[in-house]
Amino acid sequence: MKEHLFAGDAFDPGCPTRLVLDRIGDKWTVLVVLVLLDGRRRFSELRDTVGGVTPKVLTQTLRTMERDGLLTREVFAEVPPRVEYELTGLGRSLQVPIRAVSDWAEQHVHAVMAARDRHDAASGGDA
Amino acid sequence: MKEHLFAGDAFDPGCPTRLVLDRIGDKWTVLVVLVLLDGRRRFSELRDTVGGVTPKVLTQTLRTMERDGLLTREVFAEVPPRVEYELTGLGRSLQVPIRAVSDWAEQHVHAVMAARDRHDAASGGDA
DNA sequence: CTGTATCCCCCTCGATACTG
DNA sequence: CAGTATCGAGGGGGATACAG
Repeated sequence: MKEHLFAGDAFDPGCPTRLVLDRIGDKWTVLVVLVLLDGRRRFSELRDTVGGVTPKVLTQTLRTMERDGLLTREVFAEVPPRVEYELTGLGRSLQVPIRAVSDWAEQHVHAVMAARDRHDAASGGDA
Repeated sequence: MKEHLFAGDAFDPGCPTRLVLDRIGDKWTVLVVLVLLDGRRRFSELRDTVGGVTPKVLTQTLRTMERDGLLTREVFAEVPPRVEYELTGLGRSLQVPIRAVSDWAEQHVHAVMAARDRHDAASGGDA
């Protein structure tokens, strides 16, 4: 078995792969993982490093990731509030599929771009 | 270099990885790849196998994939129209990152689910 | 500093129906 | 059979402002 990957699986709504796809496919989640791979970070550091993310969305992303056991959230009861986020082992393991995707990207984006140009030239060019 | 994966890359909008993420993260695209991995298929076969996809969306997906050089579209000028789709080498190579994602899913979904239950129990349970 | 609340906009998906 | 046209609903994302 496993000849067809997980085909029969992915067709079911709510299948495991779909769930992961939703995470991996989420821009902010990936970015957060990437940042946190370097070590524990505070909320504002995350917000600053990622760039272009609003507090609402960042919080949303962080909360979901926490719920999924991808990271831990530690609150320090200090006068200037401080909250630090850190990847769990599970979260760190995400770098494997992420790397696979990025590797594919690095290797084939040129081909994709070329195909796209070719297609655009043929379709939009002779219109 | 490459110590931090592609971090510096992914933060740029329009970076290669983002592009791939958009494809990999797309439910229908993944499903189409999975089906086509078994060989060339007609439009209706795709529509039937994938299930739950409307013609509009299927066409959209197929067009995008064709534009990106992931598959080829062959039209047969017959009385009952026939169109067949087939993955290109590039499209087939997508199975690598897809498999990486699915592997991660298979291995860790239990952990994710457990974390989710734990979290839900703690948050929603004692409310 | 860390988050939350609101509003808004866009964009994708889906359902339906129709044409080549 | 293959695909397009139209319409509508929905969710997510972003900007802003405010609270603990």
